[in-house]
Amino acid sequence: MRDVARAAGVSLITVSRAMREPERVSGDTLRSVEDAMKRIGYIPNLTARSLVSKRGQIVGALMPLVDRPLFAATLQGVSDCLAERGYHLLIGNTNDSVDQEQGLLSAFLGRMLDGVILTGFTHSEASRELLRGVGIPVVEIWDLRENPIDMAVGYSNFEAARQMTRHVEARGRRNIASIGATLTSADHMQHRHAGYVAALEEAGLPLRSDLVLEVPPPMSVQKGAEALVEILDRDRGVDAICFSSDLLAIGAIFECMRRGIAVPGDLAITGFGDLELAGDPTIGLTTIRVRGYQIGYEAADMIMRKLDGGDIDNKVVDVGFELIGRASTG
Amino acid sequence: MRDVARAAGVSLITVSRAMREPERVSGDTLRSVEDAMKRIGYIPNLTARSLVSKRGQIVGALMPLVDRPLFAATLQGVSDCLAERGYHLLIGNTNDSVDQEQGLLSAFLGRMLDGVILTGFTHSEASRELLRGVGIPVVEIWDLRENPIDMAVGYSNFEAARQMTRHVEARGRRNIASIGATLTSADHMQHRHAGYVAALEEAGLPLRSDLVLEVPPPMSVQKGAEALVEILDRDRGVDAICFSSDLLAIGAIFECMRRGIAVPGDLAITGFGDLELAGDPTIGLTTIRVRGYQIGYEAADMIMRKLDGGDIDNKVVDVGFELIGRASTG
DNA sequence: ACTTGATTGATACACGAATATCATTTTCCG
DNA sequence: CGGAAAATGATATTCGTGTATCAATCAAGT
Repeated sequence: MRDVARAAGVSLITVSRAMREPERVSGDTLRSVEDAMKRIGYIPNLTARSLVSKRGQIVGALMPLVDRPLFAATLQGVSDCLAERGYHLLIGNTNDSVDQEQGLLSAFLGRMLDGVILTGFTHSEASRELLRGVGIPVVEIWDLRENPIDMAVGYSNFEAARQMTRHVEARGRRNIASIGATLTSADHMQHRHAGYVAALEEAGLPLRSDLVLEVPPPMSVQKGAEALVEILDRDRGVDAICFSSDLLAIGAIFECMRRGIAVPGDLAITGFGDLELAGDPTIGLTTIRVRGYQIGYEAADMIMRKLDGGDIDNKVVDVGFELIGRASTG
Repeated sequence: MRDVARAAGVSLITVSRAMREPERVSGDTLRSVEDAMKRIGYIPNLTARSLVSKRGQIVGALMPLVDRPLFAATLQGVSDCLAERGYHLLIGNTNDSVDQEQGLLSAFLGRMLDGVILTGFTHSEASRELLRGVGIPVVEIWDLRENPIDMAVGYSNFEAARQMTRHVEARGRRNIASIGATLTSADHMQHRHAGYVAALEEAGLPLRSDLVLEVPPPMSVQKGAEALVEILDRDRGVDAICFSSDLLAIGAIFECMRRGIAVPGDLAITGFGDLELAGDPTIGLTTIRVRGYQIGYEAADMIMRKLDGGDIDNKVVDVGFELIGRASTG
């Protein structure tokens, strides 16, 4: 800044004012200061600014990055929203570990974050306390719960699974299997499982543990094919399978083609995520569409609004999901 | 820090030493300081540290995020490598615009970045100068060129396209179409196109402009199906199509199934990227496998090594690619 | 000429931590 | 017990910017 002042032939304080309160300097000096900045290639030191303002102009996003195509869309949404406001995005990979999340979190907070986006609702108590303590906006995304740390954006995995199960049940299926990742560990997956269970109950169908199959991540078409074989081995009478991921479902559909199993004639198949591929006529997969981009954008926007002092009317935003019925369920 | 000192009953300078030169304080005081930190929940202010050290402990990555599944893997690689070293990752979305890239870059530099990862080789001259000026490690990734700003990691798009074209040519194809995104605009695509042209020439085949089709991004299976129809409309004698993306290729394969076109009997099809789906027996797509994760990890690692003062022997690292021959080319 | 207001400048301090210098206290060893 | 070494403390300065206070200059209006 001193160099800029020298180059523009003004005092240091004038340079500062030209940037922070341009209405207080005359048009001429403003121009000459801006000119000088360009000439000497001045880049304001955001670190020093942050130190004074206690605002980093940064939002941190913590997510398990790996093999979740929808997270890319979410990141894009976050990034787009922040870019509009000149905020920067710090990302951290939690690897689904609360410990790593906590470590990253405290390191991030040392950078004077203005807001945090967390994926999921599973956090260590220390993290929760930390976040409450610093008092910055926090948004938990993807899964939706009752008592967020601060705010939340997502959809109900419970409802999604429930409706999907009812969807196939309404088409006369009685032996409905559920295949997916870590149905009993990760919390959002537990929710989905609960939705499946609830739907069976509503329909008066028994919950059969032999029709529930867990697949270790990462998801893949190959595992879908294998899981199909496995579940049919257990009971050839299965007439519907709800997969927790489109990839698995597509793999299963391919396996059905190879084995001459008619879809949906012999077997109804559903996925989750609505990959673009799922809409292809050859696949025609009934699935749940989730708006990953919107979740990210909305989450970032809520942080921005809160930073502007606006009161957030809805601290929990349900962006919903869409059940896309296609050929695979008839 | 003052609070920690008070809580531990030591002086401020001792706290500082406990963190920066632990060997200079006795075991007892070290423990009591660490204890005090935990008790009062002290989080070191990285911003203030950066201001003194002129090191942000941050690496910035600039990439066009949208709809490029491989970039997620790259980000993961970068993130993993940085996490091992306690560095943080700042990401910026350039939207393929050099102007946006430049803006983000100078803002990032204001945070005292320790290194930058840029996607592609198309940058504004101002950006180049800026980066040379600050003298931090810079890695350009994905595409490989002769004169990087500093360092580069990637593979040769030229070679990939050339080998793929030769691959189908070697299987007796003579009317080889090339379908892809912005073949003539984005620089890495120009490279691929040049590889295709070179291969045709080597094989003594004519370059027919009616067999080169550009598809506007984003890529999708649907556009692949449409492009297939379009190219066959132009010439029913086409016996091979090289797509610039697996998604397009898969869409084309599906369209062939629907139209009763035998693959590879009537038509050989190739993709790019090796999505897991491409390996499914029903699809069996010949494609190019690129190691996105490795590119990211390697790029971050080069930055780390350079920051450690290590001399980088190879400033340009070719991680190569792999031509995966499958059923779609016989 | 005098008041008023706009513009600019000089100076000092703050943000939170790193570090250099010098001083003091404690510990250890022969 | 003396002296060296280790441990700890006090103080001041620095990083680059923001901001408060007070002073100085200048232009315009009456």
